[in-house]
Amino acid sequence: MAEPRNRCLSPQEISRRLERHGVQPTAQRIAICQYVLCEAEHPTADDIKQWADKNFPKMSRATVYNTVNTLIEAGLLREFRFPHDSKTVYDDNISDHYHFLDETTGEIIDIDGKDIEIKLRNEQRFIVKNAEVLLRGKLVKKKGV
Amino acid sequence: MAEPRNRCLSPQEISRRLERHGVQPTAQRIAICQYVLCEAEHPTADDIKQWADKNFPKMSRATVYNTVNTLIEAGLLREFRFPHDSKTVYDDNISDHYHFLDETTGEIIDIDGKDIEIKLRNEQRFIVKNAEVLLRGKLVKKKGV
DNA sequence: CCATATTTTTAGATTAAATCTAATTATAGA
DNA sequence: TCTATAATTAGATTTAATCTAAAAATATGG
Repeated sequence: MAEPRNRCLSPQEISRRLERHGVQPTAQRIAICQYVLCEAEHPTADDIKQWADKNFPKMSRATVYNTVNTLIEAGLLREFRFPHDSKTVYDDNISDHYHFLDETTGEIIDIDGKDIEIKLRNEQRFIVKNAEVLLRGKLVKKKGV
Repeated sequence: MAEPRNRCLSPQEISRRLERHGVQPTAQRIAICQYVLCEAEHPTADDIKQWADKNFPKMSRATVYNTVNTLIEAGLLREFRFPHDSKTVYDDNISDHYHFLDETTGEIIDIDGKDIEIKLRNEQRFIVKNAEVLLRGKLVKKKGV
């Protein structure tokens, strides 16, 4: 539904990418990357576990958490927690960006950092290092092609 | 440390305020309001419980949650969950506003809705109903008086 | 290739925040 | 006062995530 990023990596490509980031490319990690870097859109740990249960011989819940945290440390993944849900979601979009929540479907869509401008008025007290933004509303259906 | 809002309400004033919002003014609720509406700044449920343990004969943890949720339903309180912490915080500022997190102290400061302008570019897909913003950074020390 | 050190994975226990349950207590209204 | 309704309570439960320590896999050095 959303536009693909670096989607569609072969296990070999994933493996090299992990190595370049100093992460041992184990079978479990490659499988999880297949999902979080290629297939999924803002998955939760539970989403990953369910995917693994279908697509991997046997994987512990702890491995899911170990792996996403390793990927985060390696700079391959980011985690977000939003006010409307208690589950952490993982995002392979590691560039500066914000989020839009479609309130009818619950879908979260990335918004490029360049596409949002935040202006702070009447405030000399703050040195702002970064901003986290969640816009909420409805998604407009595109017409035609 | 932060500037007071409607701080300093007597038990009678709190009681009337609860009644006006269709909430039975019980001893527990009045006590909790004393704290969340008058004394505290973005308290967590745990903060409320700890305060109650010092200032109220005996209060169950369930009552803390029951009460804040009742106050939220009644429109007297809002809840916020931020990405940097897993605890829900409660805020008696029910007007449109955003937040600033002082990363050195962990303090959260309200920013009036009018003081932030959010501009969305290159995006025709979204009908934005509301925005949640958390700015992070450092608080500048005010000089002199 | 082998021996061994290091790293990863695992099942199950644990933690932490919040909610639920069902019994007790308080309150409101006739 | 009597009775219905609402609120409070202790403790159990749920949920997301982490921790533990044993087992399995992998890397390294000769």
